Amino acid sequence: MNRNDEYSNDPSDTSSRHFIQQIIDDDLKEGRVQGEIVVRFPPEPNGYLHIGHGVRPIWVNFALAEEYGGRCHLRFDDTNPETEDMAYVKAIEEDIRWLGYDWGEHRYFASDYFEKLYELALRLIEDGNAYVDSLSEDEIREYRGTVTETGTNSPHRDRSTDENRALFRKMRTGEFPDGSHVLRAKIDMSSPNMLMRDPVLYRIKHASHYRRANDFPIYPLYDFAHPLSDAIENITHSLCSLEFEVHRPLYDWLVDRLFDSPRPHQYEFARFNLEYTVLSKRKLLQLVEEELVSGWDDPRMPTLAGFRRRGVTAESIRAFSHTIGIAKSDTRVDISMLEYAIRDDLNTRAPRVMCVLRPLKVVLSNFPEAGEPEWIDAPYWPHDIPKEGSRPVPLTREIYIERDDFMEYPSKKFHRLAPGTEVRLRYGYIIRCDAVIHDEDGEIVELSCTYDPDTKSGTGSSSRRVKGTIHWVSASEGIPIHVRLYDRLFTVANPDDTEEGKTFKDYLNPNSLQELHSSIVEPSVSSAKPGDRFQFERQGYFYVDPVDSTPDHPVFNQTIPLKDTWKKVKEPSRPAKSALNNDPPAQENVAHDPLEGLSSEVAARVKEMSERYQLSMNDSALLGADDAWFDYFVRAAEGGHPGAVANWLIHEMRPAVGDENPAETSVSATQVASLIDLLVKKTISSRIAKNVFTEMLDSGLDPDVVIEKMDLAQISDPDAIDALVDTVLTEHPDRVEAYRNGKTGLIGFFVGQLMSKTNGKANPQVARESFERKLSEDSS
RNA sequence: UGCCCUAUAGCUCAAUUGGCAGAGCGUCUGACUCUGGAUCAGGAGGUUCCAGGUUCGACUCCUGGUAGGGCAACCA
Repeated sequence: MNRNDEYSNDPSDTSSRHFIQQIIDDDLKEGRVQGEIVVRFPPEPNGYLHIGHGVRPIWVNFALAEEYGGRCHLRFDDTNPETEDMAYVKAIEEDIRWLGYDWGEHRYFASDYFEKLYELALRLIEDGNAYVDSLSEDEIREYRGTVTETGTNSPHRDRSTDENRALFRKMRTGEFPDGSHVLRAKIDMSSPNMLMRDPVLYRIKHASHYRRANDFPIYPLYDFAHPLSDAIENITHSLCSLEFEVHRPLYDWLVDRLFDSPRPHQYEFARFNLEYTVLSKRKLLQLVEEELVSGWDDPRMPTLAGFRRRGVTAESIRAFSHTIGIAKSDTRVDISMLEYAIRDDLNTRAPRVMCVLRPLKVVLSNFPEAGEPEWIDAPYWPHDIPKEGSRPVPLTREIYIERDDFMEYPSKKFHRLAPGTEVRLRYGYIIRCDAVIHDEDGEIVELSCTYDPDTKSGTGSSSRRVKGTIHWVSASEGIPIHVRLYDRLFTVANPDDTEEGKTFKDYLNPNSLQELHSSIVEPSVSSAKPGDRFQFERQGYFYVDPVDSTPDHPVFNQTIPLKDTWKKVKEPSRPAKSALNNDPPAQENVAHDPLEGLSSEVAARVKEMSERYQLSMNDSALLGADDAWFDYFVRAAEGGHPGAVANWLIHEMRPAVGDENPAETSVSATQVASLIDLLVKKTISSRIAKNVFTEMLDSGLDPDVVIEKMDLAQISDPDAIDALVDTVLTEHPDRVEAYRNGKTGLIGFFVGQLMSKTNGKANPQVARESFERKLSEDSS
């Protein structure tokens, strides 16, 4: 189970706890979760897992289960008979296993819960929380209203429990045709959240389900089946992507009504988009069905199966998941992030061999005419990879080199072969190009070179330096192979963003697959088996295709090319962003009228309040627009200091009490007045005042009682502060020096240290002044 | 035009909950080289979306705005 230690979430690594980990840590600490952490990965078996939809949730859930010693269920969310298939179940399972994760015994199907879900729906009906609606699909849509207009109750909303029960039972026994009735939750047709406007829970569908055949003529919808399946399985944390955020109230509504606590809770994180590809099952399915790719496992596909077929390792996919992490903001991931993870893993995994992709013949004119090749012992691994092993590589009079490694009219920065220049043959000798042979069309067909027998690699006499080293393969001993080079599937970074009248398919890259039939590889590779990986030196990583490769016809898929800095010299990188001058236009900040939208009556009250209490119009509007807050303020202000009272109510009390009526909290207006009085008199600091206030909300005690009880009186005595300041300074000599070297931002650190030393009781203003004084005087 | 979410280095994410704005990738420079790879060392890169406010102190709290995303399937 612990195959991926390095990429699981190490709980001791406090530096990077993502927000889900923090939630779980909290739940554990507060005892909200008893026993194991149980999470789940809930794919719908209607397509293959891809890097966007599959990888992140799989990694998040399984790694979380591992980290907390809990478990992760694999549950197929198969509640739509029309698109689902057992073949997809198998493929998804294979992909998850390949990634290195294991669900153990815990494989479930939502379709196994159909009986249970039906019972739960009946309970909802008994409790008056659901009803059978007989409106048509279009009518339901109409009655629902729009995002700006509230909905209307269905005429069937008030059917009796008996009637609802009877109708629902008949739906179950198949007595109604498709679409004639649905079961809806009875929530609120005027909710600002469209999902809460009496969502449909069950629909009638006389369709055959891939696992339940014709057992059920009714099927639950996601919004009903998912939360309840979670609850049935005792899931503790149900993680899903951001678009389900608006479903959470419904999730809670259902689970609250049908299950006791502890119950599952839903949390959402963002999906991500990869550049130059599409990550939607619908679009991927289209590519497969229209044969624009060779299948779900086409190496150009962003599916797990595609990556696997291309030669990408599971480890690199997991490493990639780890580096992109998890957050709540929508992101477009730079493809170089994935590529780095792939190369980084393959670097230590793939032995080096030489292969010439596009051959150019070279004759070494001073090499012996006939006889045995010279066999050179070449290591499989570079010096910085701690692995042993080598193979013999034959050098003969005729060899092939890469066409790209020769330039008849080289540019200055080109340091490979050109007429009259020298280059080293990797593991071999230095050669010089003496002549270029063209055919009648002017195409270069052959190079005549001489080699220097004294320059053999590794002999010590080869101290002569040449600018470049190139790979090569013996013409007579090399073996021909079929190579497939892959490029991005789309020509634009975001194919989902289409112009008028075009579809994502119009942006397909016609050159995303390049087949090379004349490549030639060194003979040691003849024993390669399907699934083997190699680095073709200076080219990239290659994978023996597990499907199409045979001993007679070896096929190599390019997993990923090596990083190529020469390419950048040839094609200068795109201009820096600043050069494009696309700074966002300066924002205009239109002055906002705080009285806007208020009735003239209230506006007058706000204006009067602003004048009487000397408050800004903004602050007045904030408090004066609401009757409860207005009254509360007026009473609290009777103790004097209306400005401070207003600040306190706006910045501290309102956020703390939320929608609650302030008069109904356990803190009275007079108590606020006396707290503000203490604050103004500097008996307590504002920091302490916040603590006191929290305690007051909790206990309803008077502020001075709280202060006495908790011993919170402020320390303002300059001598006492100075002493504390000295202690802090001597405890952090390094920071003192950094401060004096100009890092004045550290003042916050010093004050913070002192504040925590005194549990917040020191007067921060006095402390800050003392720090500033001491830090500047000592340095002079 | 309603409700909800998001905004920190070129990219992906952190910042001990109000107290030093950091990491990885990318980029640049140098070293080492028999891979224009890898590795190692170093550098640059910031108006924390904007404008106000609260605070001794704001990426963090408050108000308003801007930009991006989600929500009106009997899909998931």
